[in-house]
Amino acid sequence: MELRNLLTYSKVCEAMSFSKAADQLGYAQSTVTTQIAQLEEELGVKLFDRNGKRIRLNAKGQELLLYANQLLALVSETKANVSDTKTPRGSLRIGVIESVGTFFLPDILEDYLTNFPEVHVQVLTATTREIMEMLRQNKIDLMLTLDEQVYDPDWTCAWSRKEDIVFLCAPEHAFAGRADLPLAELLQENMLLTERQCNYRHSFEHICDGYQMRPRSSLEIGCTNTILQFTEHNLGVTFLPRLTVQASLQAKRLANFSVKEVSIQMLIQLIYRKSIWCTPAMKAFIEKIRNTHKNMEA
Amino acid sequence: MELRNLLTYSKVCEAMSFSKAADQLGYAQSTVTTQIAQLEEELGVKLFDRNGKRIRLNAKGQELLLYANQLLALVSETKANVSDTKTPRGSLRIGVIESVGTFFLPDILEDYLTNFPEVHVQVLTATTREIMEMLRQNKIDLMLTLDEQVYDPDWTCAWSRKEDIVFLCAPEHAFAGRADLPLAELLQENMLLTERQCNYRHSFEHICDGYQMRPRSSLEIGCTNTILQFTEHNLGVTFLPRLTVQASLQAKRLANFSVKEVSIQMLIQLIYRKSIWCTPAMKAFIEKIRNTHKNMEA
DNA sequence: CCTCCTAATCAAAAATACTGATAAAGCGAA
DNA sequence: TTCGCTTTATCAGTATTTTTGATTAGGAGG
Repeated sequence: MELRNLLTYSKVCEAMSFSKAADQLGYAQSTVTTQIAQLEEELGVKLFDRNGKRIRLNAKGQELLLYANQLLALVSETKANVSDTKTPRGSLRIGVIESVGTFFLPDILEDYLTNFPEVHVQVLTATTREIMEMLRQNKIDLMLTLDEQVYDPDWTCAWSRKEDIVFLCAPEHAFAGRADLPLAELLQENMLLTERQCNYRHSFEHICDGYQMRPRSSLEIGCTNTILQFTEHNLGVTFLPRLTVQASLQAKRLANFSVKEVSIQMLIQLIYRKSIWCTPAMKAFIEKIRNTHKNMEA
Repeated sequence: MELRNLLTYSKVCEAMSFSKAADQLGYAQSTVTTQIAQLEEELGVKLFDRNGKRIRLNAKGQELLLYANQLLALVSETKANVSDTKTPRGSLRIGVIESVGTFFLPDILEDYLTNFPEVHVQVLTATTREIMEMLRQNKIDLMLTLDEQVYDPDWTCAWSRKEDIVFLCAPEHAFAGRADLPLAELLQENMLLTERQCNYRHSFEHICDGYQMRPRSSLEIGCTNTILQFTEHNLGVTFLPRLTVQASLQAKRLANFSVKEVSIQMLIQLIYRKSIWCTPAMKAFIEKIRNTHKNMEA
């Protein structure tokens, strides 16, 4: 009998479902089945009445649940009292979208890693949809979104910042520096678009829809950096979060312009699940972001 | 943090030694080192002051020990209350010497296995010395010895029976049926001896020593059955525990005889460690032996 | 009846626990 | 001190266990 099994058991009882518990614990459903089977095997007792689809705790099962929860509580107490709860250590899994991972994280991580060498950081890059799923399934500890305001009652937003989406072109392009360019005129141009799942591309297309228009594009590029390169080489115009282009603008490799009908502002949010314990490694990361971007919160 | 680690930790604290704990738990020493390291890693805290050879619990270690013992006690309570403590199930590891394994166990096991199909029985055949070591190291649950009286304060003898060592020859051999054959005369003969570690061979040689004599033997055979075959074919005379030759005597394939100066009686003992919990599977096995050999206890 | 949803099963893959050999390091004796 | 003894640490290789993913089976509810 191992604590792993008891935790799974407790979750199963709470959710009254093997598959829901699996989801919450980040296991496959078959894993939960196996773990419960192990408990039953070891104790020589069935814990659930199975009726095809539905499960119900039987007497022994209820008794075990009491013990399991006591044990798990005692383990928590043990950890709280014995473990070093101040020094960040262990692992920290951060889910981000590509642009944030490339242009926002590096500065922070460099600092974080030197300050807390005992933390093993893992950065997982995926689409917003995917990282949200990862967070739900406990595959990541923290998620950095670039999106409209994200809200979920199970989640805590630890930090957020407004982020403008800006229109960009090569410095020699006719649009460079233009203010209030009519949308119709923009859409004459070839546009370099991010991948279909991208939030701000969605927002933009939604606005276009409102005017019964559509951007023309021969290129869809998943990598923000590549879009930057292409735009610098004047292969089209584009729009990207300001943070990704700050450097290019300052170096005058890119110019920006504004479009009359379009103003997109998104939010960078740092989110974790309410139900998990916010580890020192997480706390330190949150603090690091807050300090690095002081006076820039949303 | 898993209970396995906490049990190891508790044992280490009890023995104040990694290697002793490893021995008691049936682990390699490196396993204990690793398990403790895991605990320390996970808690981010050193539990022992290491001073090369000696280890000493530090403050955090002492605190953890209290919790660990509480947790282990609670686990025991859980098992006691939730698990089916009546039906024999799980595994049963029995250590025996070859002769007992071949001639004593089969009848009992056949019965046992049909009665308790949920028990996975494992029979480990080795020398007396080896099975004693296995018992100490928790590699077996029960040990069946054929030896002089075995006593260890850590062990419980669940059952025992006297066992004569009898001298045997082919029915056509001159010794067949002889009583009080002089030892000197026996030693003229070629003897089929069991392997050097064998208890009753030891006893016999010890007696011979007393008379400044030595058995002559061109053959040492580890397998009791083979000795029986050879003796039946009149390739020598031998001595074996009565239980191994009962059938051969009755079938008149062998004859026995007695030697004036030699009378060896040994004890079959069924032994388990006091410190472990006597599982239902063990209890049932003990009962089975007691019933099968009713009125034959030592 | 069919569809949807859930748990069980099982082979394959991944993770992890364990071992055995060896190294390092302290203790005690010569 | 050095030598031998004992104890823990380290590490590569192995064994075992855990987890997964695909599939099956078996209701529940339309």
